[in-house]
Amino acid sequence: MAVEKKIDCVILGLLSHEDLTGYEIKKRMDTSLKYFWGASYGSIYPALSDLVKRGLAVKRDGSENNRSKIIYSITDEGRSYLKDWLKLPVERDELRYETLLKLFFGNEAGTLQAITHIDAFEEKIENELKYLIGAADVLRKITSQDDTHKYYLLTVEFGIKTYSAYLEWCREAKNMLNEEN
Amino acid sequence: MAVEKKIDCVILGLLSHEDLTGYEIKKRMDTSLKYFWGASYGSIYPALSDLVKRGLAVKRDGSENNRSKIIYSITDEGRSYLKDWLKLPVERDELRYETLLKLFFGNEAGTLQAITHIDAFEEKIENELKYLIGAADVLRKITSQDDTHKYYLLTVEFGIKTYSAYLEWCREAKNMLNEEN
DNA sequence: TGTAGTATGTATCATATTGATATATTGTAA
DNA sequence: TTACAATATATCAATATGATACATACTACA
Repeated sequence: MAVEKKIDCVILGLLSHEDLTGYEIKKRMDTSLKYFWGASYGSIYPALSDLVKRGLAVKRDGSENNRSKIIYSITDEGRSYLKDWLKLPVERDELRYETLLKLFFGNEAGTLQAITHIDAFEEKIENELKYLIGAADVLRKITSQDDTHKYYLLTVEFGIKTYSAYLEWCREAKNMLNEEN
Repeated sequence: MAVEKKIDCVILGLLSHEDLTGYEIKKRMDTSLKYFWGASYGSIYPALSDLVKRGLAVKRDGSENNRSKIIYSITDEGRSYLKDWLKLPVERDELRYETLLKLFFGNEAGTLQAITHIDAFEEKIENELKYLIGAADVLRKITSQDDTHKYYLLTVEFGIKTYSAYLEWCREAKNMLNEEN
């Protein structure tokens, strides 16, 4: 049955690692989770209020000076809710590759445009791959002593593998397109 | 400033290849576009009505016997709208890997559960990879004579590359998790 | 010292989309 | 003949996005 809202589960997962503000949660999505998950403020803040209402998280004031700040923590109920969700089989992995979409309709646009899109994609991926390789190095060192970040490392390695495959594809795809007259 | 709805662009793209019913459009999403895009009836049917209203597509009755059927075609305006969108740089490639998400929070759930999720992922990917390899064979034969499906082949090859990378990662990830005591 | 730009932080809202479901017919396999 | 899968259109509550508003703090640099 489940019907657990994904946004609730992601937030609880992040809170299971550490206490966070809404802003920090968004930052985690844009960095650590970037290459396999995302969410916007418009879903994060309402979800946080809702989690508190349901007793799955608690908030406390963490304001400093004049900067207002609300820090959220996971509760025991929240932890147990998260564990239940983690047990459930994965419902759906879903992708939205605008680059591939534009390429799929490439007949309409022509070879030059296709190559432009591939070039942009390649550049973006190259940059992110650099970042991921750096992150993996750090995480591997940490993990050899203390395996708290083991799963984080696994997801980073997923990113490295797939991004490397993307780059291979970029080169082959451009070769194929250039071969033509 | 753009703000083109993605669903409009996907539908126009599909209609640029061939005339289709709403149901067939959904089928294309679930097969050819499966590994890089998706959409639901709830967005397809309203979008089709809207495209007709804006003159980007036209509909005609294609009912057979008692089975009602509405066939949509792209107009010249639709084709030009599509071309404009294809010219624009890609805004966002986005993924939603529930498998990775569950793995990221693996500390909470433990090694066995992580391996279960990876196994399920691996099996799903293996099946889809088989399908993609078959599709690529067919498309390569066709493309050697007539390159209408060249771009389709490119996206299938993207799928093959990335799915192969996923499978490599599955094996390595399980090795790493099993190495432990 | 001012001031411009970036980072931190909370919050809302119109619009877009999902996911599930309702309805109905046709084709197929037991 | 009866049940199930496929074809086909359509709606809608629940969700999520993407953009924006607002305010403070830090940092750089002229």
